Amino acid sequence: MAGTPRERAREQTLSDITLIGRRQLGEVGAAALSLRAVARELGVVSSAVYRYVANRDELLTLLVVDAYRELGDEVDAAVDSAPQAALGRFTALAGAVRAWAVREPSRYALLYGSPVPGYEAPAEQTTTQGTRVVTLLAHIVDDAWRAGNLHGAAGPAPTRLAGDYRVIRDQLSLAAPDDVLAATVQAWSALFGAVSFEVFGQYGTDTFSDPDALHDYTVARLAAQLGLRDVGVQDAQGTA
Amino acid sequence: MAGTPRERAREQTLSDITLIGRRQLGEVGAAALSLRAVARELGVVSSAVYRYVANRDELLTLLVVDAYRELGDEVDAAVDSAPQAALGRFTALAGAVRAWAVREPSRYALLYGSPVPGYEAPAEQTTTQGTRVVTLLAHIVDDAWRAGNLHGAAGPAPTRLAGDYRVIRDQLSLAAPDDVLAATVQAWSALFGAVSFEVFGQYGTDTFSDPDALHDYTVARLAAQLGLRDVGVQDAQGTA
DNA sequence: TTGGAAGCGAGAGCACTGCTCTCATTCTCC
DNA sequence: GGAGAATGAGAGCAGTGCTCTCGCTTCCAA
Repeated sequence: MAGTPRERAREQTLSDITLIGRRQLGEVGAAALSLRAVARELGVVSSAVYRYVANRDELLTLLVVDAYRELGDEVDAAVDSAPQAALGRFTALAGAVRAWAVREPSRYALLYGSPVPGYEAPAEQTTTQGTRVVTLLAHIVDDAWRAGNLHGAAGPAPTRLAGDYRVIRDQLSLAAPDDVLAATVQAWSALFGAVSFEVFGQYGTDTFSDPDALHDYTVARLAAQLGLRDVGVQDAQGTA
Repeated sequence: MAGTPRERAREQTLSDITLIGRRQLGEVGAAALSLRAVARELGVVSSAVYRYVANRDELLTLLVVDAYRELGDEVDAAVDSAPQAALGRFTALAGAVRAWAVREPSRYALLYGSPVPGYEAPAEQTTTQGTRVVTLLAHIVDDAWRAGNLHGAAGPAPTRLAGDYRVIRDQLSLAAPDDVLAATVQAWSALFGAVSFEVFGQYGTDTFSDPDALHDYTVARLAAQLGLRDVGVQDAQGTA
């Protein structure tokens, strides 16, 4: 597969470092993530890991990309195995995001929580994986619009942002008009707001006895606000 | 005002520590907040500050309460000086939250970002200040409902959470039914989701050219989803 | 008035962190 | 085989949170 044995060993060590870092992240959080502890667990002296990772921030970047990839994979899988109707796909996306966030709170916090101060995630390494979920969401809504299955009163989009929506539409090859895009972006931030509130405990530790029910309600509400309706069989059979 | 000179001096020192900590928080963030640096700036050796603050976490608690208080004060002031109509009050609340968050990103992150791992904010010290904004929001919506100015299609609340809504209604002395409370909670998380996305840069650094316009759109949409409408003069004149 | 107690700051010290530098070893490729 | 790159070990620097002991000052009460 890989080239020289040395290259393969290097790749293996890098993957080991990522794995150990991921575990540590879950145990102590991003702020307390320690390169020395990773080195200890790797069975190596601390200076040795600097042969593989330039500094602590680069290890964070590794973990950010790793987390984005896993989240994206799980969301993709959930949406793929959902019925083709837009409502089901949206619900599957939201459910997968929430499930991953609840299962991996530290890694979710790394992606969607407070940015680590002084650390700027390098765009060229993170955007590809980092934009997967919102891109998929946009396409779900856009497909529904193309199929004429969007029955919502979105309200007009802000005209001052028309240029921004045009860029978004072009970059993602969308067809939906500004009001749909604006509503989609708002639903996106609302979804992650609800997930963050649950994962970060903003609702209070025991305010809501049934987090699943709260999530289902939130998602149903967001779907309705987007204009997604449960549609008939002709849509579930796809456009092909 | 205070008791003995020693007590007054202690209080002054504690307030100095809070102030220095607040500044440091803005410069380096919560993760890198250093008690030793605070001591240096205070002109004192590091062990001395342990006479006032048990540990780093307690300093964080001090700053959390301080931030909640300032945010609550500014939101209160904004809502108080807004017209009495619910839509104006809601818009003022959202604008004040966002303005404070944009102005004080590190302190906003301390309150609504990822929780600092291993640090649990002591409820007895933080809940009083920490629940002010959501309490005010609930009352704005509840007042509108009492006045008959809520014209929304909220959709039914999840019945499994009826008990939770009853507790909320009792604790906050509200009158609105479950569907209104459920929609209010969802709007609350959606508002902070949008603010967090803006403050934490989730939208992308330059995706939206006019953050103000995006905020205005989001707030208008949330208000509409809550059923808040711009109402006539009879409401602006109050209920007295 | 005069003790004792409590509060306070300084300093040393421990264990930890990120990161750098030097040095010896090992692997790779010409 | 030999030049050179890659690798790991170790020492070291500056910083961190936190503890402990030591004196000094303030306060309060007998």
